[in-house]
Amino acid sequence: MSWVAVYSLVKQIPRGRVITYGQLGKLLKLRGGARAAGRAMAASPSGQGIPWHRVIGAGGRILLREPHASLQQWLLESEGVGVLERRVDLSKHLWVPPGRPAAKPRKPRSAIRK
DNA sequence: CATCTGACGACCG
DNA sequence: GCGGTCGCCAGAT
Repeated sequence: MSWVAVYSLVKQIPRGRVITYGQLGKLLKLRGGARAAGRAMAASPSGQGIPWHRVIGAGGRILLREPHASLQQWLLESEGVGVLERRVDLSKHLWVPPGRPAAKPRKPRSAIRK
């Protein structure tokens, strides 16, 4: 599986908006669903303008571990996305590709994961 | 070839 | 809100 499509879509996310792994998996019809999206991002090449910090977990949760989580949070806040308790408000910042049915956000269990 | 390991997420009690 | 299970699957060991 090639992750190019994933990176290409992520690059289209405008400033101040985010997308979830689940959405990426579904929109691109990746075989492993959200997990596949996660793998793609984990292998994402750096220094190529890919706004990886705009990809978060279901419910708007930041799933990365330190120190990356802090960096991601900082990057998001620096572009106007409020992050509270490792979580962003999807109803305000969720990005849906043009011409696609809006996804309905689910409630996350909690903000901070182990 | 057999296992393990995740930048996941939906469900269940 | 919390903890646990299960489906998924590409690489690494």
